[in-house]
Amino acid sequence: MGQPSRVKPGLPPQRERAAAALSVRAAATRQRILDAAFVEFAEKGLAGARVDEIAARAGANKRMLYAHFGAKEALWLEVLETTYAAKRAEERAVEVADLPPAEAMAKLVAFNLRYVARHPEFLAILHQENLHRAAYLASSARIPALYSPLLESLRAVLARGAAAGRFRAGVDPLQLYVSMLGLSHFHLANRYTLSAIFGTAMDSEAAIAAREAHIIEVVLGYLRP
Amino acid sequence: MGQPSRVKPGLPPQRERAAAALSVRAAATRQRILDAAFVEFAEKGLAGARVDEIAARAGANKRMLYAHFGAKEALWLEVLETTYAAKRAEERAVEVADLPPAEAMAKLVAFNLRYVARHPEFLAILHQENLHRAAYLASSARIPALYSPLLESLRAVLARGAAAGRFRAGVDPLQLYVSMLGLSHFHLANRYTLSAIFGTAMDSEAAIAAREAHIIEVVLGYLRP
DNA sequence: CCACCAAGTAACCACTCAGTTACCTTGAGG
DNA sequence: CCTCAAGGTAACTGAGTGGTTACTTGGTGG
Repeated sequence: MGQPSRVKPGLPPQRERAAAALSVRAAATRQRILDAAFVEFAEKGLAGARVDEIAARAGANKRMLYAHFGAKEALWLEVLETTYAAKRAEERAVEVADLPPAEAMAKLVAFNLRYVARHPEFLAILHQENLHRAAYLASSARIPALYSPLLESLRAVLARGAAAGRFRAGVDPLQLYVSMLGLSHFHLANRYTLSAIFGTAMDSEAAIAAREAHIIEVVLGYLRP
Repeated sequence: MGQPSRVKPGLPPQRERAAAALSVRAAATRQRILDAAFVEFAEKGLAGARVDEIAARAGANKRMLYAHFGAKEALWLEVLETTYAAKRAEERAVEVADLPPAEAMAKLVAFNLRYVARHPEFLAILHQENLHRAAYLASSARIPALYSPLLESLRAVLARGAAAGRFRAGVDPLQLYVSMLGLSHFHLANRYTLSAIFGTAMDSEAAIAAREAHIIEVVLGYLRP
């Protein structure tokens, strides 16, 4: 009961067509609810988000929200999975195998920075989930097994660079990966408190470009043999 | 009305003594409420925290909470200010003027990492406040003007290191400061999602020590001329 | 030992919010 | 044009939830 309508196997063919036709509308509503939830959750967190507000933003109704997702927390999980999946999808498009090691590394570093600059809501979702001690992530069937493609690229680039004598040897890829994320996330994750204290906007294009140049320098500077 | 009792000027001396004596108990209750609020807010965020729960944790009563702080949000502001003030107080105790540049830099880097390792709640409070776009921080009379002592130390150490030819020249202290914070905050701020994805605990002493060694290497490696 | 009053308690109130229910709309098949 | 089911609406419910009020307790000066 309360399941989102799907085309069920064994329906007579006319019925099936009818159901499929209707579910286009339903799928659109579902997507609008998901998008609205993403915005609302990113803005106010799980506890601060209001289900009525999500439905209103989606131009939909609470009834439909519950028909599709069943509970606020299930909706959160769906948003979380979608958010991670979206990032991984973009990561897969980053191609560095053909670049010289230093350029490849710069590209990997810049990708993370630019990604969170384009999607600052990603940071809010991520922090919320850590506040919940990753309870929803842990209960996800889709996410945990999937590993970041970026980490794999990084591993390969480090090996290539070390072999060519351009990078120092013995760098732990996971440590460096975490460092790259830290370098590119922090100033945006904390842009409001940083601005309040230092008085400079952190999310202007100029600030992001300066940050990008700096963190590439840090990573490449560190990697020198 | 509803103000915390303070010794008011112009009271007869006996009254004053009586009021002061009573306010020791009151001050203790106030402190317990503040401590409980810190824990509750760090654990659940502003929206997720429950006023009843804070009062219960404090072994106090909601009435007293409202007598001392007036509103949930005022209590949040108080917690926020206290949290920042506590970090700054520890920062002031970090003395690096007598150390050679590289050691001084390592000490500054390690301080941040060890501070958040000792006080992971600090990260939760910080992220919450960024979720609120630093609205409470901006309304604080105590915080924004105060600047991190660490940034000043960093500036001095960079200058010394560059003058001695041990560090590269032209490093922006604020960029490097933000980088140091990012390097030391990220793995703890996101320890739950990182653990869920990579399967390794991020807050064991071993993991923290490994992280410490790595980020010192990154910063000093970068700073080589 | 009494009067006083700050500190503390518990019951309460107005309102919010996740989740439900009863009802309406639309559109395709017969 | 009638039926039927999925999609959609709006009013409702009950468990909280921030904030208040009426009352009790206990230490202190007189």
